[in-house]
Formats: sequence, C-alpha cells, structure tokens
Amino acid sequence: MPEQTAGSSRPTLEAVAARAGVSRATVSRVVNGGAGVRQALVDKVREAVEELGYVPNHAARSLVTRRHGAVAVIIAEPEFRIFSDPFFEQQVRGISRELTAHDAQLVLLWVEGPGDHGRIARYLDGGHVDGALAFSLHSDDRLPALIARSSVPTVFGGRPAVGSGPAVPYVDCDNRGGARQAVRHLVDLGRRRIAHLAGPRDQTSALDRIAGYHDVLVDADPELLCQGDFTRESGARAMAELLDRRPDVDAVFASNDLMAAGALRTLRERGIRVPEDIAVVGFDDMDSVVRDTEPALTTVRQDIEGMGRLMVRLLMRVLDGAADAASASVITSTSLVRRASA
Amino acid sequence: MPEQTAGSSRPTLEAVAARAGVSRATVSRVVNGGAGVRQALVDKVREAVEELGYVPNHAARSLVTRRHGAVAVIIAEPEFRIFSDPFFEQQVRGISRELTAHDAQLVLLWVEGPGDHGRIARYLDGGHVDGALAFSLHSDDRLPALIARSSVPTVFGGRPAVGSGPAVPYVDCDNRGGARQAVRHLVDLGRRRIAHLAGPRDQTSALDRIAGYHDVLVDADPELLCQGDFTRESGARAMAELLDRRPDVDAVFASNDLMAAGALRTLRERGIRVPEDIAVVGFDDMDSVVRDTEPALTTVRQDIEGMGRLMVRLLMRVLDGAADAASASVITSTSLVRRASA
DNA sequence: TACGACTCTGGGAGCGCTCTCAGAAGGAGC
DNA sequence: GCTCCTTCTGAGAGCGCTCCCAGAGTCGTA
Repeated sequence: MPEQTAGSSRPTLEAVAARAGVSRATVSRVVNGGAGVRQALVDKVREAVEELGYVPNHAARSLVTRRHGAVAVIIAEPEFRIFSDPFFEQQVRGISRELTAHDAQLVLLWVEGPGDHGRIARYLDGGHVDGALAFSLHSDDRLPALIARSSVPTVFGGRPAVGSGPAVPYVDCDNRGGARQAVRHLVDLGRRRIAHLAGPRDQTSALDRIAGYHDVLVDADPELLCQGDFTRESGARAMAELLDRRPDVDAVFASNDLMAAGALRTLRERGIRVPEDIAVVGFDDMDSVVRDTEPALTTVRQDIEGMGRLMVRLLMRVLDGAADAASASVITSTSLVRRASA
Repeated sequence: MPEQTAGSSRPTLEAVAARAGVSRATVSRVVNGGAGVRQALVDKVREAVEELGYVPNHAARSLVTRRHGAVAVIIAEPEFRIFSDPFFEQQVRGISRELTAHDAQLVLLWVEGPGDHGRIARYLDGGHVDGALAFSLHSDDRLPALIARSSVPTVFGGRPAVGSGPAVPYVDCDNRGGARQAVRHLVDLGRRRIAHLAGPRDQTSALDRIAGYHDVLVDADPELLCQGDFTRESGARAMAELLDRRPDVDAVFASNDLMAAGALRTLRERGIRVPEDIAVVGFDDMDSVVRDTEPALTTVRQDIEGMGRLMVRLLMRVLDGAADAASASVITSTSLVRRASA
C-alpha cells in the first residue's frame, strides 16, 4: 500500500471536549451512548460533535477495546464457481444484511490459490477482525483446520467434513431430509426407477443428499447413481451416461439445480419428455436457475439468504460467549417446491 | 458488535525486543523490512518473532501511520442484479486479486436500501480505509456525490454521469467504440435493418452504446431502437415488441449479453432463425451467459476482470499522489468476438 | 445545620506501535 | 593515537481513545 495522501486532519475527542467545555472522558461517554451523563452536557457535547464533524478514530478505539467491528468472510472456492453459482451471492447477501444490522463490517478474503492460505491465516491472526465466516468446502481442504487453529472465532456455512479439524459451529440446511423429501415425492408420483445425479464426494452436502436418497430407496440399484460435480455441464453429461446405461429410468433427483438444468438440456436434446417420460427434481431452488428451465423445475428449497443471516447471528452469540463451538450449530429445514418437472 | 471473548493476549513488540535483547525500535525496523539494521541483529529479531509467534497489532500501527491497508468496495446496485449479472463477479475478482498483490484488504460495503447512504458515508469518513472503489450507476444516484465529498480517494468503475458531482477518476471500456464495432460487423454482413436493444437511459454505458450505434447508422429509423434495462427479460420483451412493430428487421445489436440472450429466446419461440433471418450481437462477452446461448453469441468483448485490476492500480496511483482525480481515468479497448449468431 | 450516600465529572495512565533525534560504536584518515 | 565521519541503535514522545479511580457536587435525612 502506498502512503496515504495527507488528509485534512480530523477533529479529535480532545477538540470536541474543548469546544463543549468538558473533559475528554465525558465526550467519550456521550459518543458511546451517553449513559451516566447529565442531559444538559449530553446536548452540549452532541452539538460540538455536530459542529466539528467529529468522527471517532477507529484505530485508536480498537487499540484499547480490542474490538474491531468487522467480520471476515472467507471465500475459498475455485474461482469459476464463486458467484456464478448463485449460492454464494445469496448467502453473502444474507450475511451482509445481518452484519449491517449488527453494525459490523464485512471484510472479504478471497483465497487466490493453493499457496494463499498462509496469507489468510496471517490476516486472521493479525487481529483485524472479531470473527470469521467461512464456507465448508472440500474435505481435503486445509482451510478449516487453519482457521480453527487461528485465534479468531469462526462459523462455517455448511457442515465441515468430519475429521477436518476441531469441532466448529456451522449453519447448514437439512440436506439429508431434503433429499428424502425429493425422492419420496418421486415415489409418490409412482416412479420406480429413480436415479440420483450426485454432487462431488468431497462435500458433505452432496454426501448427505446421497444418504437421503438411500434412506428412501434402501435397495436402489447402484447403476442409478451417477457422479457429477454440481456444475451444469456435469449434470448434462451424467444424464447422458445414465440414459445410455439405463434407458428405462423414469425419474431423476439431481443434487442441485444447476445439475438438474444440465440434465434437462440433455433430455430435451434427446427428445425425452419431462415429466411424462422422466420426472426431474433439483435441490436449492436457485432463483436464477429455476427461472429459465424448461419445464419449470420442481426442487427442494433451502433458505440460503436466511442461512447467511443465521451464520452471523451464531457468530455474534459465540463472540458474546453465549454459545460455544461444539454445541451451537444450526440446521435449517427444507421444503419441496412443486413445479412442472415432477 | 458484542464483546470480544478474552483472547490469549498476544506478544507485543516489547516482548520480542526483550527476547532478542534489542530495543523496540530495532524490532520495528526489522518487522518493517529491516533496512538499516545489521544482519546479525535482523536474524536475532526474526528468530524471536518466530519463537513468540509475533504478529503486529494492526490498530496500533494504523493509529500512528494513518494508513489502514484496506480499500472499500462499494456496491450500490439494487440487489437482484448484484452478482447474478456476472459483471460484478468478474470485476470484484479482478479487484480482489490486485488488492492482494498490493497487500491490501477488501472491505465490502453493500448499500442496503435508499436510506443507507448515510451509513456508507459515515464509514468512509470514519477512517477505516485508505481508499474506495465504487461503481458508477444511475445518473440520479446520490452515491457518487456523497463519496466524492468524503475524505476518501475513490475510483469509479464505469464513467459517472456528467453533473453527478466533482470529477472523479474512473475506469471504463470504450463503450461507444465497442458499439461501433458491433454495428459495423452487422453492416459488413449485409444487414440493412439493424435494430438496437438499448440499456437503461440512466447509465452512461448504455447511452454510450446507443451513441456508437448512431455513429454508424446515422439515419437509423427510430423505430429500430428499443428500450430494455439490461435484464434477460427486458431483452426478450423488447425483441418481441420489435418484431411486432418491424417484422422486416434483419439484425439486432443488444446493449449487453443478457438482453441478447433474452432476444434469442424470443426468436427461438417464434421460430425465427439466427443468424439466417436475424443476426444478433451482444456486448460484454459474459462467459456464463455466452456459454449457454443457442446459437453461440457473437459479442463485443470487454476485459472486465482487467478493468477491476486497473481500478485498483489507478487508486494506488491516486493514493501515491502520482495521479489526480480529473485527469487519470482509463478507457480500455474492446474487441469483437465472432461466434455463430452473427 | 451537618453528615452520609449517591451521582457526575475529569485527570491520568496506558493500549502497541512508529519515528525522530541523540548518542554509541566502528572505521578511515592523518 | 586521536579526531572526524558514518552507520546503527535505543530512549522517548505521542498517535486518539477508553476506563479506572478519586474528588466534586447534589440531595435527603436526622
């Protein structure tokens, strides 16, 4: 960072105190809520603050309070999926809103590459932020462990893989229960050869959804389980492979909406009717995906923005000491949204 | 923000100095680069830093240096388009990368609503960041003026509307030149009734593209100019209206890819062939949009991530005093990417 | 009227760091 | 061997704020 251009030096507490004819301590009290100060003085100080355009110096304040009023959001996804998977957009929006409500700032930390974890750890340990929010990613990711080892309280979005480090609080939706809802719906429609387009095996959300699929279809034919990676392309490809292998399939539960959209593309290309020939259910209820599918996608809805907000609330409780790491995680419920595709 | 949980108190400069058997000043010098310190002492200090796990206290440092190593990114879009329009994603990615290279942090400020500008202004004046990056939005937006009035050097992404406040440096692509490229290409293809699906009139990028369109088609029939708002839906709608009004149209230049994608949808629904009956050109070369259109979209490419990086570089130069507000703006060039749609 | 019990206010220390400035150490030149 | 210059180092002040603690002021009660 370059030098700061010499900004006009702003008024200090001292100046306000002089103007109002009181001491620094009194001004400080007023600025921080005014408890225990006579109303007349409060007014006088407020006036002086107004006239001088006083704004507290944040660095000085946090030097003594050891609080920063800022929370880091750590994004460790490989670049291509970051925001294009609208998941993050919504989650970050919820986080941003809730942080604003708590009068805290959002500092975005973006992992630039595999060698970049050190920078993140250093930043967290540097005492810039009061807490951190991170997204649980791949089970082989070093990040959760690194973060947990840092001195900064952290809440995860998505359940971290078991064994990826010490217990950390997280917010996640009921992936397994949601998957059960989806598959039961297909069963209720009378479908009998229900396939699952699974998400990547190193993410707990994908694994939980597979587990939910098996909860309902205990004896599911392994041939009906196809591997994808949460991208639209992988959904299209997995669907194609599935059709080649098992042309008799009559329903598909995709692990997310993007893969479901890919599957729909393949089905359309092959002239297979949805839902008449094959019913399709997604997961997420991603507005920007669901809006454009043909036919409209039946899917499992999770409240992603709400989860973002919950992450912040949970973090605040941890910072307050009102919640502790191991026991405080939050699981949100899902609901099936019925549209045309199933 | 709640109280910070009592973190284990971290070692200070003092502690490192004691450990290494030198003074605080010497440790400070070493930590900040080690210039003018004998190698033997440098090694000794480095060792002590390592052993104690010393990390400088940021608040204390910026209290005296008046630098923060942080830059605010201000996002003032109405929520729905924020990241879903991948424009922001790419721009923010470029910004993030370049800030990392400059060892600066990204603080994300998100305008939550019309009444929220005060909070942003207060934050900027609060001296948390060295500079700010903002996106030029609607000409009636109060934000640019507010930001310009704050004490924080700011660079805009996109040319701010004239009269929206004092001159500020900005980074933008050559919207007008890009539009000319697009329209000339259509002319070169032999198209004669070339329509323009324009973006919102309160954004300079849309206006500049309209101007570029008119540069080439000086006598363009006003009926061929349709209004949209940069969304996919508006593109679909505008295309439909255009077809109703002027069924003889043989080419369309859309002000962005999203609108072009909407137009393609309408054309497909009506059974009109692209490019045989109507050629379509977009603007942006948004990967996530372009990837899925049918047929593949010919468009004007702008290097959005690069523009993000340039914004940071420009800001750094302003902070260095090497560039001043009025004269330093950067205009990047565009190029036509030929695919199937025109 | 006097005294104790509160309520307010201000002085002062100190958070951890940087940076100036003076003095110590080391080397060169005579 | 002594002086002068250069290179390093450390003492100390101070950034702007909070918060502890002591003292001043106010009020009610005996």
